[in-house]
Amino acid sequence: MEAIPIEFDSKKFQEDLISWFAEEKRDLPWRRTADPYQIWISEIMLQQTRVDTVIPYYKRFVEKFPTLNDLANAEEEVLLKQWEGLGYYSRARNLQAGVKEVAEKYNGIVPSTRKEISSLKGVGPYTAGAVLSIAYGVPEHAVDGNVMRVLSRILLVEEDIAKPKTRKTFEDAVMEIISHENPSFFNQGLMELGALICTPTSPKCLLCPVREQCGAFHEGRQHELPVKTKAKKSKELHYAMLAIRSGETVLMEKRPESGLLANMWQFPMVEMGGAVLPEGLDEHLSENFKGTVENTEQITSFKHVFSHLTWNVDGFIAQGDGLTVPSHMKWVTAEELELLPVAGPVRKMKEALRQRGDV
DNA sequence: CATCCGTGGGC
DNA sequence: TGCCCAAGGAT
Repeated sequence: MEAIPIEFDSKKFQEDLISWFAEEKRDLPWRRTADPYQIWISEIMLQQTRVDTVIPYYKRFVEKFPTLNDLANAEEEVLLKQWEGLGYYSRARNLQAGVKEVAEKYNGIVPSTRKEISSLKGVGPYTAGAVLSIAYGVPEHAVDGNVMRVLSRILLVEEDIAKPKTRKTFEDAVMEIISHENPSFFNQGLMELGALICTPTSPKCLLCPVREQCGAFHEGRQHELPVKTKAKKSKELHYAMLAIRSGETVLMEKRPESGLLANMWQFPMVEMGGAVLPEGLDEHLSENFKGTVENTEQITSFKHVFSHLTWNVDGFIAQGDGLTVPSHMKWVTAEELELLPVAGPVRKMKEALRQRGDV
């Protein structure tokens, strides 16, 4: 299989792409550092996440954990609090695990070979190539969604980019055409092109620095590529979420250490069979919490959409004096609540409480 | 390989 | 409004 057209001029492509990137690249915070550790952080945060979303998180994060050792020694709860709102929270825990391994096994120096850096937690094929090329100038592929979209158009690749197997086609292609003089600008140029010019819906081909060598542009097929199959629809779940209060404190529980929103905190939740509120909620809760939950009052109702499922949440306040609670729960003051890392649905509940003046 | 794992913005 | 999307990785 030959992905690269025989007449493709790699040298000219490299020059056009790199010159354009040098001229037009955005001034982003992680482009102002040469520290492999900080570049690594940016690449993790940018996974499946928009640049505009990442910028403030990245700035706060490197200010809080300026060096690799600062992050290696951080409390997980502090780390997750910094990550709150970014999503895909396992990224944060995997990043710290990887950083700890670099601190212990590599004397604090981020390794510069694909084999070694790929062995770190949370570092896959893309991130490995990105850090290697950007931080160390190593000519390695860094194939993300942008690169697959851009190259599928330029090289007229018709394979389904939703299939894992397809990535290798593009990795091979990049290794054939990558600049060995400036692999950093080459890889970043491909991604920047995908972000600014060769966009999914309305590519700005007349502004493209490499349209002369683009197969899709020549054939007027830029809107047909890439080929990408659709994901299946998500499932729906219904929960009652409870702000159970006693005195000046509210009851919180820590989620399991694996799975959805692992190790994040939440108001205790009860799964409901259907969309209808169950009768006798207080009694059900009182059994659940080994004590009396009373004066339950609904204060909000909302939907929270995750990538693969949807929560329909009814939010309640209740009184829970004298409850005996399991070890993964604890009573916290309003001040302590603000230090706990919580995800989207809990933030919506907190907002509902705030509007009532309850927290 | 298919599924799991968040969030907010754009159309 | 519903769907797609964004610098993916682990299992």
